[in-house]
Order: sequence, then structure tokens, then C-alpha cells
Amino acid sequence: MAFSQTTFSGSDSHPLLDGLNADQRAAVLATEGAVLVLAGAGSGKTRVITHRIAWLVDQLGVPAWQILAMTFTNKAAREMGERVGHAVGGQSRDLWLGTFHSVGVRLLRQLAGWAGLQPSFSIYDTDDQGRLLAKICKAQNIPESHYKPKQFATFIDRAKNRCLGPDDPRLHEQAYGVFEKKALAVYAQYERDMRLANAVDFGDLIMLPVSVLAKEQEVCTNLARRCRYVLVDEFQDTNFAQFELLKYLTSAHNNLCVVGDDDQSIYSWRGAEVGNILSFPQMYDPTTVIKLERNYRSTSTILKASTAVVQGNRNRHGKVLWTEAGDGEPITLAALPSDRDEADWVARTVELLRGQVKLSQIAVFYRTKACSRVLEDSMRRFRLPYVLLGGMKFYERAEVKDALAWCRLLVNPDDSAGFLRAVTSPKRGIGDTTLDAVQAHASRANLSAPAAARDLLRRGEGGRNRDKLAAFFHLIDGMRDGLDQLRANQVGERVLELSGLRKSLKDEGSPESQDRLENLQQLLAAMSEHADSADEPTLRSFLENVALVADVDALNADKERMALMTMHSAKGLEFDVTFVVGLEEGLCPHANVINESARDGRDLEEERRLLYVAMTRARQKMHLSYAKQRRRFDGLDMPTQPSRFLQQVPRELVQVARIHDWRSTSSWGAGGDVTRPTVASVVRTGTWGQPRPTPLTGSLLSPQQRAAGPADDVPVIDRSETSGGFRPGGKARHTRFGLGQVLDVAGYGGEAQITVNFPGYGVKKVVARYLTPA
DNA sequence: GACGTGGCCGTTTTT
DNA sequence: CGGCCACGTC
Repeated sequence: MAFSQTTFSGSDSHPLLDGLNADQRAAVLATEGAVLVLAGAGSGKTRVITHRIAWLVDQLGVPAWQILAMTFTNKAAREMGERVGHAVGGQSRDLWLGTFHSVGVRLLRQLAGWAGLQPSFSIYDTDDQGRLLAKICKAQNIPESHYKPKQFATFIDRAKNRCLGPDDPRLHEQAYGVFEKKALAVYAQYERDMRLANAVDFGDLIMLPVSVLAKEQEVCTNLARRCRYVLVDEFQDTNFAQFELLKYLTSAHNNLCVVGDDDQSIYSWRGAEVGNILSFPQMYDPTTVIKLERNYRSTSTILKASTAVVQGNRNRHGKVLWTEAGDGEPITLAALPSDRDEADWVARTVELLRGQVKLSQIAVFYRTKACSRVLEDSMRRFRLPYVLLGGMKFYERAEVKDALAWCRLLVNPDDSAGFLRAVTSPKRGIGDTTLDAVQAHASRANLSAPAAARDLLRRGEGGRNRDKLAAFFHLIDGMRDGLDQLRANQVGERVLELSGLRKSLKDEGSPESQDRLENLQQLLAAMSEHADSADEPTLRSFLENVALVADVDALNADKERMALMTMHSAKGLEFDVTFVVGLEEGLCPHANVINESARDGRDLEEERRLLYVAMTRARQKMHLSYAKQRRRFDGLDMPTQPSRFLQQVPRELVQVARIHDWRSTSSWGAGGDVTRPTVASVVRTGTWGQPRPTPLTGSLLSPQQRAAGPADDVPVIDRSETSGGFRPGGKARHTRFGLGQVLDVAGYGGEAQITVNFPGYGVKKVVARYLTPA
């Protein structure tokens, strides 16, 4: 290697190294070979990565196009580009920055031929995938009552994460059960249909490049030569397929730097393998291992509390994070009567903070998306500007999807999903009968749906709707003219006008259709913006982007509004003030993993890491809260127990919010008017500027408190009282099975899994709400 | 074929 | 409670 860090030994004063600690410098300077950076939460890893790239370009003279950096989100990639640009100027434009999926698309465009695709391939979203799977299930006589298409989607996704195609013997060896056998058949058909439609799914974006690179030595070598330095952020959340891809990309130069934190691995359900980071040094030998353990983000109070929680896990490397920051504010812990009160309490507290903290520096984290609704309600009532990540995305709106369907079909004439949507919107007298015939012909003749439709027309078999169908294709073909020369927004304009989408909304004339028209206009604006800023101004490039944007990508600190998001979305972000809500058994940890015998309690450990991720987002002040009763999706209020994780938060770091006279929310908002709730008082919630509380000592749950029974504001987990009166040894009645003996209770509330032995029927696992205690 | 209504089912987490 | 789907009617 022409350059190595030894060239610079002794010269440790350089603008790019200033302000970095010794470990961070080491991570910047260890440019050659395999490097594993174990970066604790808030340890300045983004800084390290950007400085490292800048160092490569500026000091080692590496051409930017020889550097590939993978991030977890597009937003992170964008920011990284900006920050490197700051340090090294215009050269940074040539860097290859992106998420695994965006890198995958780019590769696949080039490798399309080897993968059996046209470069104009479409990327199916979850929705398209679900529809296709539903169709396949129907065709294979798999009743939806038995297996849902979603389950097959999960199966396929898991297979692809492991780079296993439908014919892979390893997959067949593992097909033990009925479901797996059926799933394999569905998978095989799914792949056939996807290829006919010249379409790929998210899993393909990694798996297909891998399979091409595995087979085509020369292609692989050429590509790998270009990837002289490869960096990967959030490495703990990479899956097998992604690691495979990395191996091929780095096979020429072997300069791979991965950065991650095993304590923040929260995507195992998506196939992420912590093993990738744990066994990295064995796979790449020798590996330079650097630990970043100094936290620059949070107060020591927040850091201690977070650490205490994650220390409950047995399977971890065990870093020791430290900080020189002061104690700062105590953590506020609040127990609210109900979920709605909790949401109001958040709103109320934010209101009190206004003026002291920018709204964009405040975030609320929750375990499931369902929790967002109550919060949204409260933010609206309190008139607090907010942004909700993971809500109904702009690109998920019906009218936008309609327009995009047309666009997709223009770019990829075989896009079956796009065709099926476009041909019925706006309504043109083509319905299920015609489309069923088209699909039947498609599978008979091995054609994509649009190709099959054209084929029927050619043979004069279009049925009664021949003319309508012919007119549709005439329209499409006309629009396709000059596609690659036009900017995305120009094509978009053409689509809106000629498809009749705009007209049909105008004709409707309702207030909602007005909104929808505006959304379409917004879509054009987004296309235009893309055409201005992206590498390629084409519609194809725009569609690619649409398919791969994440919610977080839209997060914008310039806008003065607080953020609501799931704990998963919080990864990689930081805020001055945070709220972690819904800390209840069944929610966090989630009910689905509470019977921890499954997978050795590994799921439970992931829940704990998830909370750790959420807790380590705060710079200055953290609020933890739970509701004593939470409304279920069916409208029933269920009693809850505080999360077991709360017990691990050292009591001396916490100030319990005293909540007096918290008015019941039942009468609010009845008149339809926006009414301000009257909140009697919130005292001593540790808002800024208030005197420090007297530190409390001992653990959050002292034995005395446990013995004394639940004090009003102190979380106590009483495991003797489980769900709705069910306890092992007791009796339960089921409408069909009659009376039985309860063997086991897992979970809480109406969703608890109760194991019951019914005489004559045997042992059944039943959800609590279908049972009555007897 | 388009549109309305009633029944049912459901909530982890996401690129 | 609310969204989606299957079914029924025009």
C-alpha cells in the first residue's frame, strides 16, 4: 500500500484530528485493512467516520470515487456527504454514499443482465408484494384463513436475507412443517411472477447483486477494484446477505472499516445478525479493534440510567461508557392514570419547556406505532407543532400511488402491479372480470399482466372491454415518447394530464379531492426537486428514490416542531429533551416476547436494547413514563403493569413526578371544538430552572415499598396478580371448550396468552379476552 | 363494473 | 374503534 498511517506518525496536529480524542484519532488513522470500531452511544462515531473519509481524501490523496460508505438511512448519507464536503470541498461529490439498499439498486442496475432483469426494473413495495402474494395464495388454493400473505412475505424476506433462493437445497432441507412446504411453493411462484414483471423487492436489492458477484468473477473483480476503501455504519444491524455483499466489494483491497455497537442491535427480526459484529475479528484477520467509550452526548445521569438498563443483558460485549459531563437534570419518571393522560402530560410538559428548548430538539419515543395516535391527539389539542415519523407516508396516499403506478408502468412496461393499479384509476370501465381474465392469461402464457393484456388484444380476445383496454395502452404508449430525455416532473405532468387523474379529481369537486389535487401537485414538486438535485433527472431515478426513502429521511431540524417516532426510528438521532412513553409490561417489553423461554430470552434482550437506544438519545433531559391503564385497539381500557425495565433504573437518578388532580380525560373534546384541557397542576416534574430535588437513594424499588404495596406514583411489579384474574392453578371458562384448568399465564391484560387444559379438548393456548375466570 | 354496507379482524419493530 | 375485504345492489 502506498500510504499507511505510519507515514504520519508524530504529526498528530492536523485540522482533521483536532478535537478528537486518542481513540477517535486512532479510528481515523487506521485506514488500512480491517478495522472494527466499537462505538458506544453518543461516542462521536459520525464524526470519526466523516473525519476518516476526509483524511483519506485530503491526506492520503485517495480519489473520492474509490471510497464507499454505507449508512443506515439516506439522511445519514446526505449529512455525511455535507460534512465531508465541509472538510475537503467539491471532491466529496464523487464519494459513493448510501444505504445498503441504495447501493444495491445501483449495483443491480449495472448487473441487471446477469440477474435476469431489464435495467428498467421496478421496485415493488410491501403493498405490491402483499397483493402478489394474495394472488398466488388464491391460485394455489391456500385459504387466507389458514396462512396470511404476510407470513409468506416474512418467509421470503428471511430467505433472501440469507441469500437463499426458492430452489436452494438448504431451504428445502429446513422445510419441516406444512407451512414451510407451502411457503416454498409460494416463494417459487412469487419469484417467477416478479421476474415476469421485471420487478424486485427489498430483499432482492441485496441478494441479487450478491448472487451475480458470486458467479461472475470478472465483474466482481472490476467492482472490487473500485472499492478501495469501504466504511459501514451501524454494522450491528447488518444481515447475512449484506455482509456477503461487503465481502465481495472488499475482495480486492480488503480495506473495510465497520462501525457499530452490539448494545444497539435492534433489527434481529429483520435478519440482522449481531454475530456479524461479534465475530468480525475472526472473519477478517487481522482486525484493528478500536473502542470508543467516551460519551459526548448525554449527562452522566442519563448515561448511568441507560447503562443500568442495558446491563440487564447477558449477551453483550460490555463496554464501559463514561462521560465528563455533569449530572445535569434528574430523570423524570411519571405514572399517569391512562394513556390519554400520559399523552396530555407530555404535551403539558413540553408546553412548560417551550422557550427554554427548541421544539425541534424535543422528541417522544414509543414502542409501537399504535401509541402515536393518542400522542398526536394531545399535541393537536395543545397546539404543539409536531412531525410524526412513520405515519401515513405521502407516497402511500391513494392518489399519489395512482400517479406513481402510471409512472412505473411507463418506465417498466412489464410492471404488473403498476398496471393493475393504473388501469383502474381513474375508472375506465375495466374491472375484476377483465383483469381476472388478463391474469389468467398471464400465468398461462408466462407473461406479465400488461404483456398478457396486450397479447389478448393482439389476438382479438379482449372480451367486451377490448376497446377500453386498447385505449389504455394507446395512452400509455403515447406518454412513453421521449421518456429518457425528459425530466421526471415533465413526465409527471404529462401523466397527471393524460391519465385523467387530475380531471377526475377536479370533476369530483369535494373538499377532499381538493386536498388530493394538492398532493398531486406536491408530487410534481418533489419530482422537480429531484430532477434538480439528483445525479439523474429522470423519472426512473425518481421512482427509485421513492421506493427507498425512509421516514427519518424527512426529519428536518430547521422546522420548529417536535418529533414523534418509534424507538426503532430513533436510532442514530439525538435530542436535547426526550420522552420515552408507554413503559409498561406488554408494550416494552412487548407482549409477543414476554414468554421468554422462546429463543433463550434473546428477544427480551432485544427489547432491552431497544429501550437503551431510546434512552441514549437524550442530551440533557429525559422523561420516562407509563400509563396505569391503556386503551386497546378495540376500545377497551386495560390495566397495566409498569415495565420491568424501570426497576433497573437507579432510584437516585430519578425524580418521580407528582401528579395531583389529574383530570379524567373522558369529558374532553366532546363538542367537536378544540378545547383546552384544564390541568390542575403538575408539580416538581423536574422542569428546567427548578431547584434540584433531594436525591433519593436506594433502588427504584426498595423491598419496603414492595412490601407496603403499590404507592401511588411508584412503579411496582406485582407478579402474583397476573391478567384479569387468571393464574396458574385457577379455572377458566371458554365458550366452546367449557371449563378448564389454567396451566400458565404469559403476558398481561386481554392479550395475555393463557395456557389452559380443557377436559376433552386438551391443552390450548388462548388469548385472555376469550376467557372468563372461574 | 362501480359503489355501498356490514362483518370481521387486528398491533411489534422497517428498508 | 377503525381499516379492509367480501358480498350485495344498482
